Amino acid sequence: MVQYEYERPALATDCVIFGFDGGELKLLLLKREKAPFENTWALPGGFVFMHETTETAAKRLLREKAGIGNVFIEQLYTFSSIDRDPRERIVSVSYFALVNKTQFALIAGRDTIQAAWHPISALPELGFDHSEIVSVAIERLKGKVRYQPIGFELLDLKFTLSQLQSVYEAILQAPIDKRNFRKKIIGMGLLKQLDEKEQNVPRKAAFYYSFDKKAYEELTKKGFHFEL
Amino acid sequence: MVQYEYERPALATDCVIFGFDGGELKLLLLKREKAPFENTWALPGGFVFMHETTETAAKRLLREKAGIGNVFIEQLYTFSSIDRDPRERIVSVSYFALVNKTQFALIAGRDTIQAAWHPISALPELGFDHSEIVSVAIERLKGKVRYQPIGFELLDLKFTLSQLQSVYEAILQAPIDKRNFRKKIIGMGLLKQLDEKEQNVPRKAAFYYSFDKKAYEELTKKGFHFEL
DNA sequence: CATCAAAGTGTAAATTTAACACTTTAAAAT
DNA sequence: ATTTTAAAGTGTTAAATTTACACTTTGATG
Repeated sequence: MVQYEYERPALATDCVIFGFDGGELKLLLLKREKAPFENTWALPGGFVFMHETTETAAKRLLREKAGIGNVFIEQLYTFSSIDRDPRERIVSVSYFALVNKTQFALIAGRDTIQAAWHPISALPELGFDHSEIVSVAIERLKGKVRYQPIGFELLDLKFTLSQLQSVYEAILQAPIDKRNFRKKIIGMGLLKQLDEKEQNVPRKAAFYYSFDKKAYEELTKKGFHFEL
Repeated sequence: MVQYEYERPALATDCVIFGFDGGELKLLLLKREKAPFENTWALPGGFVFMHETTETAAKRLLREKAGIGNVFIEQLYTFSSIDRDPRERIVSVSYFALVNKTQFALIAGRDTIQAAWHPISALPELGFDHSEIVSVAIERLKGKVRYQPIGFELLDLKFTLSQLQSVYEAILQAPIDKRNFRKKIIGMGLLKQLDEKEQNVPRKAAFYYSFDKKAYEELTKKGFHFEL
């Protein structure tokens, strides 16, 4: 028990984790074990401890509740509507991340019945104000993906140009011309073509590429701005 | 006095208010009357009440402490480092705004010795982590100004093209070609040329323009994206 | 050996951007 | 009155970028 002179909202954090699969953007959701919104899907999240930053808390909660660790998250927005939680006043600092789905085995951890990826085109009803948080995240993602080289984060370390194109098409919700896309993305000099092709595909095998982080940092120093 | 089962950080908000004057970007700072950082410059801010959103609180505090009302603010970032406030743990949701300096008579309100505009090129030392908040705000502003028509907000309702150009030059920290700038900005169709010129200037008088918000909204509906 | 499915590739037209300098105007100074 | 001053206002051309567009290659499958 603690005492304060004035009332304080509780502080929480929620995470919008994007994955990609089968040409579609997906979202990591957890089915809640406890009230409120028991048995309802919601974003991974929870309360911030006193000795943690909100970012640390977000990472901890991802691990505890979904078995996901070692993710780069970025702050999204802070939601502070008075009634966003039915229990009491809770302010939530939200984060978002793009991850490579295949690297994680989802675990339904503390307080969660189930953890699963849901295509953003068919999300279930979400608890709290999480639908709003998701909308904000999708808008942010659409804006951001055009000005920062983050599409790669949804793919394996090595990927084909077609996979990359399909990531951008899924996020921007628009078809992209194959030749123009390749010309542009290769022309930037951010991709390394590997000496390796797809295996066992029933068609011409595509070369793998990887994101050349070092080259990107060099270019950025020289004033380069990624733009798709 | 209130009791909670677990400790909670206090919740505060801080505002980065940009103005423009004499070709320079300026920042609204308050000199603090009380500890901590007594007699030191800092951003307008304070604690969030239980019945307020963080945005409402930010607006209230701007009015109470600096006499500034009726401002459009936008959420910037939430700062949650453990030791950002020497008193206790305080998480701050920061906001920023572009305002027309000339519309406000600054008032040193509650807890403030003085309110003043400081050129961003020569800021005094700031209390708390406010220098960091300001850096984040300047970066955000630089990014945002190129993709959203917000430069106008720093000027009077009617302004000359040269004034507008000088706003952009101040924010982007780079000279802009006069003819190219005019061609581009006029070509967008967001400006209305008024039937009015400057008065009493010791040179050829420039036409006034105003931002045509309706036209902007129409264009936006049709998929137009502002880009400088 | 034919079929299938996606990989990979080039060009030309249209648009946009970048670079660049002189004339006009109105007030102020002489 | 005339000259001076300071910024307003204005077009063109070359270069770069963007857009539109279709066929050949390849490797596995049947």
